[in-house]
Amino acid sequence: MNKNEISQYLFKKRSAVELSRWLRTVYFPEITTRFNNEEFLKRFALYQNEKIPTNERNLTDVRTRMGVLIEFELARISNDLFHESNVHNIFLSYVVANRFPDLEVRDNSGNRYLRFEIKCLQCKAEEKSANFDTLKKDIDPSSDFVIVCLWDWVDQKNKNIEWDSFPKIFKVFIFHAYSLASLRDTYWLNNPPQDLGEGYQGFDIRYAITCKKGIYSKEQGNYGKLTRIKTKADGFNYSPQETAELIDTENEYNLFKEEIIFLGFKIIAQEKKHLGMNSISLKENGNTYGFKKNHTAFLLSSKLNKKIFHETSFYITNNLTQCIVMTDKYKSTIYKLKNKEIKKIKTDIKPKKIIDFIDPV
DNA sequence: GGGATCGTAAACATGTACCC
DNA sequence: GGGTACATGTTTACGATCCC
Repeated sequence: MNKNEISQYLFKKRSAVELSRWLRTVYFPEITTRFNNEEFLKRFALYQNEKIPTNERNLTDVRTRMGVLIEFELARISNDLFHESNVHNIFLSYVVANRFPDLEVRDNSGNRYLRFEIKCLQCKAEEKSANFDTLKKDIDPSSDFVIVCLWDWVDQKNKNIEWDSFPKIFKVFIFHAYSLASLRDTYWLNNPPQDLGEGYQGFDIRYAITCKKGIYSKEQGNYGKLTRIKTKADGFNYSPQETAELIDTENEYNLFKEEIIFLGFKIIAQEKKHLGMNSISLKENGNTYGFKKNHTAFLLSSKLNKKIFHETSFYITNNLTQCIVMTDKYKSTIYKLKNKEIKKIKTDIKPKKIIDFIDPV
């Protein structure tokens, strides 16, 4: 990344699609690499058996706080990078009011160029529902991008810094904000609740408005939840205009949704208390649908073509005695093979409670 | 899919003690 | 009673889930 390149892109002298691709393949990968460096990570890491909350309520708070800190550090790294590249008339500024977006590229005169809304999601969170609810009227198609960072804690020792675990950014996804909002609104407007009554679902000047039995109310905070923007197979009655930015964003969205659900599943399966890091991938046609170690397997239901966990042949072929099958929100069902019969041991339980019902690996 | 929750960070509103 | 300085209570908004 050189001075010329940074100026060209950050001063938005390129099309939205070019910008999207550059942010995705050049700019954010560089920032992420720098973030995932021990000198940075040591400021976030957990040391000397420190514990963070495990109960749902406070776990969420930690995630919220991590989101703010990661956002701040990404901006800081970015500003360092500009300096290194000898770019002094451009910087990322923090938007301190609670409004869209989070970060804005400015020059020393205060002129505004690219704008970033940063969303940080912990992969193994049971429901990834950070929401992007900025209305289209507040989004500038030429400059606004939604940046989604997937992160999680990694239990891995380091020879220089004696931490127990550190937060790693696994992947960053870049969305053209206006296109993401178009996809969101098309899906939402085409899927109103069943009990609208005589009313409609739509927007007022500030919010999404929904309706129940003819009574209007401000939408409850589900609008724009990132993993509910759309499902891959959705056909729209009224499609958004298929611009190059929209197609780019839709592709990125499908990748994002698949990746974060799978990464969260992988992290849970490979936790120390479950299979551990050195488990074996279970694949079909090069597509990983689960992990196994010794006689235990973890399977991601949405990756399976058929319900192999009901078939004794699957257990015999893979030398398994138990399978933990997870939904996209990681609700789990445990099956065990006993006397050539498959029995459902426990169903619909949270990942952290699984351990009580599975045999030691 | 719809709804509820809670930490954080305020802004705004009301209550109370005290001094003059 | 009026003014003032705190103290306490209420409401609002955001963000990120979690629950049913």
